[in-house]
Amino acid sequence: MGGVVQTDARGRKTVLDACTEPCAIEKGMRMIGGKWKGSILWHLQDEPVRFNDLTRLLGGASKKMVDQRLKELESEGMVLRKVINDRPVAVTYELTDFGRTALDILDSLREWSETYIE
Amino acid sequence: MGGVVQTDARGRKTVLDACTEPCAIEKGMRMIGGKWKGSILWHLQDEPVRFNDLTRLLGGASKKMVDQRLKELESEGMVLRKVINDRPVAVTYELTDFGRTALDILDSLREWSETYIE
DNA sequence: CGGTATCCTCTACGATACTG
DNA sequence: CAGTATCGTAGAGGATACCG
Repeated sequence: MGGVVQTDARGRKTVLDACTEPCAIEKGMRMIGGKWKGSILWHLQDEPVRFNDLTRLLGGASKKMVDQRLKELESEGMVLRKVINDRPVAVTYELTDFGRTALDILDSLREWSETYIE
Repeated sequence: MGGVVQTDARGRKTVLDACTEPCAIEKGMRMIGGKWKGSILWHLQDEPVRFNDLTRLLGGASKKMVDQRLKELESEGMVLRKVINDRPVAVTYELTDFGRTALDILDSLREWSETYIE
């Protein structure tokens, strides 16, 4: 955070260093930000949801997008994919314990958004 | 949230409605998500920061990006631009009261990120 | 049902150079 | 110092069709 601030003889400040690594905010945004990731986590909070249901819940996301985001979330360990039936094929997605740790943030965001946006 | 869930005679569930409007999470993400917006707000929390200093603080963002995000944030009423000197030109950016309302979320995100990421 | 595959568009983002 | 202008690329994301 922040960087080193130098003040010269005339009281002018200069920032010498910066966060060269992406700071925590950016890293966090890459995990749960992006176009659909937060919403997906949010919609999984109560119970496992099937792929097509999730797509509908997101209202307007293409299967491709949902699929991609789910795979990301799965590889990040936030979401768990379960095949619950073979014939016909049925799959659900649910939050892992780690995935649940993000819910507080998402809920703050939701509340903030509902309060201030529009 | 969620949509209407219908359960048929065999106990199978179908989601009938969805959030057709982008849900609050998505709207919120569009306000403070995106590649640099959260970080910019975060870096302005203590005091006004000058344009070039902010660019350095973000560590790797191009002037163009910083400029674009700042204009967005300004038009959204989250950031205030102040010309503090004419010759040489000096400009600072600071948070508005509204901008400050987002800091809690960003701080949760930062904390979460520092706890779980890497 | 739960995806893939293909194609296409659009814009986000970066690099560089320039200006008042 | 605080931007603008210009150009270029990668990939994000959508539409549609198809598959096991």
